[in-house]
Amino acid sequence: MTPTRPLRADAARNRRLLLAAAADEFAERGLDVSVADIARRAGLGKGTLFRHFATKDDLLAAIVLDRIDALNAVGEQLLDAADPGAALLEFLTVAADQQRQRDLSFLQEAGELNADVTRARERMFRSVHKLVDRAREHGAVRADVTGADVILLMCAPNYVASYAPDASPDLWQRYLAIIFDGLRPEGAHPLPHPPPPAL
Amino acid sequence: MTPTRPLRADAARNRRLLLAAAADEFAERGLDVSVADIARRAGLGKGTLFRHFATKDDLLAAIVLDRIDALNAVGEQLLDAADPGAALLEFLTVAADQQRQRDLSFLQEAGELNADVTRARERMFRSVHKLVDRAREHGAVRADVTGADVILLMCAPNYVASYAPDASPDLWQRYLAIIFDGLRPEGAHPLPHPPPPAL
DNA sequence: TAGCAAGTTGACCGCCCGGTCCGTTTATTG
DNA sequence: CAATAAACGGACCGGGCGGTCAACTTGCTA
Repeated sequence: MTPTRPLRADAARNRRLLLAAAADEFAERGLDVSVADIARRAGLGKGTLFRHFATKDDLLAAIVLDRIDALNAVGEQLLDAADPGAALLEFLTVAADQQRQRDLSFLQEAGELNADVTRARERMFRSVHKLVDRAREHGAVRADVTGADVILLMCAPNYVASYAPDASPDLWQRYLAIIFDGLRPEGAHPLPHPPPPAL
Repeated sequence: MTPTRPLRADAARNRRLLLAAAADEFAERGLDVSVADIARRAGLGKGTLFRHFATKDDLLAAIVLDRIDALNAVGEQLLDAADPGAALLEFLTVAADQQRQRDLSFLQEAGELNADVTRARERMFRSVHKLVDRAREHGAVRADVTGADVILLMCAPNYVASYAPDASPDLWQRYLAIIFDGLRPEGAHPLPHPPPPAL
């Protein structure tokens, strides 16, 4: 089914160059950068980019897929951690740190049409659900918070910090801490709205 | 300086139509909708739109200016409220409710080049600082949180809720409650990063 | 080292966007 | 009601985008 003759040496190198250039460009200037700019940053022609990735969305999907898989690996490892509360916080820290982008919406947008990304995302979401369940049973997060809540809140620290004009690149840590405090059972006030359907 | 002959009746009506159509279109489909779509929704020609607003950004700025001024009015009124903690929560509720948009980034983007918006935003930010200071002195928010923090967190509930696929339009209330719990002094853990420079 | 498939490239295409312009319509007013 | 300035509308323009292609170059292999 997949004969997949191995890539020629230069082609493999160029593919890595393109992925790196695209990741940088997306991170620095948002999802609206042109493919021409990405190719230029990689030192390659636009045609080469389209030989490796049929579409701009495919390129984005390839990047996102890597990130999601890496994040999922961390999540699954943390399922065995001794302290479930600390494990969840660690997971959210890694998630925010690794995806230091101006616009994290790609999680949603890139999966829109790519089945691989959708599958990886669902796998990762399952890990989050488990992490949250464990933390809740352990009394580390409030009883009325679900995995879906945490998934939605996951990108918020980066989003919030991205609007501070002249801020340290680590400012997201502050907002992750505030939001995580909001997830703790101590001093929790009842929530005015039911959780969203599971993701 | 401003002779400003009053608008013709139809022109005034069309201006309102355009603002309403643009607000709806921006809210439903994001900032990237074309001016042609906005004009069509208003039942008018594209040329008419540009007669009232020299640029697409000017149209956005007009909408944003209205919202910011309205929000600021609420904020200033709440400065006299009996319970400073409840006042801050009420302000954040109004802010999130009134600006139920998929992308709130316009706060930053629209002010980028329009002096009126910048001024109105700064006025509104001052109100937030006062609300937060009062709430802090009253023990309703933790001591290590600043007005700038709250300004940045203000848009988060909408942002977070907007990524839930089939959710109630009021889901933001849930995340506002969680985040606000994170701002309370009870059970607060020390923050790992200093606050951003004041806005 | 010769031959060739794999890979590269940038000019090119069609599309859609924000913005302009001018012939036409219409509210106002004396 | 006539005259006029204000307002309207849509064909049109330049530009930048994602994506294609055919001529050219290059790594692999026998």
